[in-house]
Amino acid sequence: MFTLSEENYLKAIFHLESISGKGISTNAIAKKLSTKASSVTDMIKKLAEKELLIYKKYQGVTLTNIGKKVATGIVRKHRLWEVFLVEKLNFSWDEVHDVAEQLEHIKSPKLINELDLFLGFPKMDPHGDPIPDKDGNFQKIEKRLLSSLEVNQFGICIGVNDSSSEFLKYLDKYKISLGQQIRVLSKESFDKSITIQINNKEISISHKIANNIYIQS
Amino acid sequence: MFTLSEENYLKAIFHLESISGKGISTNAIAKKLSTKASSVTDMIKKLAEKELLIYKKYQGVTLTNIGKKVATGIVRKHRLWEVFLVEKLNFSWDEVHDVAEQLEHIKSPKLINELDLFLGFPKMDPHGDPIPDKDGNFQKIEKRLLSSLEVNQFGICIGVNDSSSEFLKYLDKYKISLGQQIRVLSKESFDKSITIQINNKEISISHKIANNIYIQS
DNA sequence: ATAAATTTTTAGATTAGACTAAAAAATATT
DNA sequence: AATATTTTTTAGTCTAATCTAAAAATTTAT
Repeated sequence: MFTLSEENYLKAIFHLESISGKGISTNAIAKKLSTKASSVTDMIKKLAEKELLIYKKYQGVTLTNIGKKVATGIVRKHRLWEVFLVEKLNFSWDEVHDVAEQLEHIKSPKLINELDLFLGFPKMDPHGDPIPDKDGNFQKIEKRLLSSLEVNQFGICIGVNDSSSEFLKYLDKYKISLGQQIRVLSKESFDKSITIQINNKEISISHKIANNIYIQS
Repeated sequence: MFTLSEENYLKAIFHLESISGKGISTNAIAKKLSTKASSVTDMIKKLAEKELLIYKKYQGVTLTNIGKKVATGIVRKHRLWEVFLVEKLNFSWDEVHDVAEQLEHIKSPKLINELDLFLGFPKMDPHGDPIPDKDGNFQKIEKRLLSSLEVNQFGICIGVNDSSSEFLKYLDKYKISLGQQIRVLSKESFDKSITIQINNKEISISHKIANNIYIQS
């Protein structure tokens, strides 16, 4: 099995890979984990020896299939726990992350598969991110940023990019949640802010906000 | 907050205190945690500095009120998670311990209080041990060992002393579980084995078994 | 009360993971 | 192509938690 630290590195690299596609740089990992590049070098050497990733000096890393498997396992656990916290324990979507971050490291295959069953095999977590199944497979959902919609187009809110507590509280305040229909009423070229219709109300949101909401159109 | 290791020491000392009453020796802690006496000395020095226990060289340790508070907090978490595993996730009572041992270290007051609510504020875990409430209070249940019952006396099975997987599987095999009525039919002085009536059946159990079952009479 | 046995502590080493500072390699700029 | 900048690695240090071996204190036994 793997240490807490190893698991966190694998998860971070997995997330970075899913965005960039290419090999992941030492610096990118250090930034993601709020640590130093030299610490990252140490750890990726260790993970490379365990054949969880491919590493060549100065060339960044790529997860092996085993590494990916381990990483998706952790993501699966994280997201299932998030569903549990929101649906059964009255957590709001901005409160779940820190706790799920701890729970994702609990080691027990039975635990996680029973939890999955108990929750009714959910396909998505509270932020709209897909939950890998027992074998690590999950559907890639077709999603675009709200900021890419044109005036008068519609979309359904299906997820968020930034899931910081701050941002999620903003969404709660303006009653924006998953599954809602959003229509773009106008776009301001000066500051890229947009006016949207949601819940039969009109609200104006900044570009930064629109850039953190995923929609399906 | 406390490290995993610190928490495990506090819990171990708490358990040892609840049995012996007196100050707990370095060796006893080492044995309980399967570690070396020298490691224990290091750790209890550290815990003494943090004022979680009283330590004087060569004289064993006693938890302070703060130390007890922390320890009961961990016990509370352990036992609530055990209830969750058995009642919601189809674990049997011999499977819960290792997983609860991990879950008890998750840090989130909201998590544990919501879990308590979700489970309906249970008073006992699956082995009959009491669950401390939010403030660390729990009722001491009046209990005796099955081996102390006289011939023809009755008792209700309310807990187990040894909760090893092996022992619990034995109980399952002979359909002995919490809440059942047990009557002592005869006692064999030679090997101290006893014959009991349970579920309208007669079975003979060894002294070792009878010494690990708690009953209320 | 002294010796023997046991328990506890100290001293020093080890490991995982992180850090700083400096060296080395790669990339960007002129 | 040479220089400057950035990125990555190396070398050495630090801390928490462990260990072994030996010394010190306590307890038990004679």
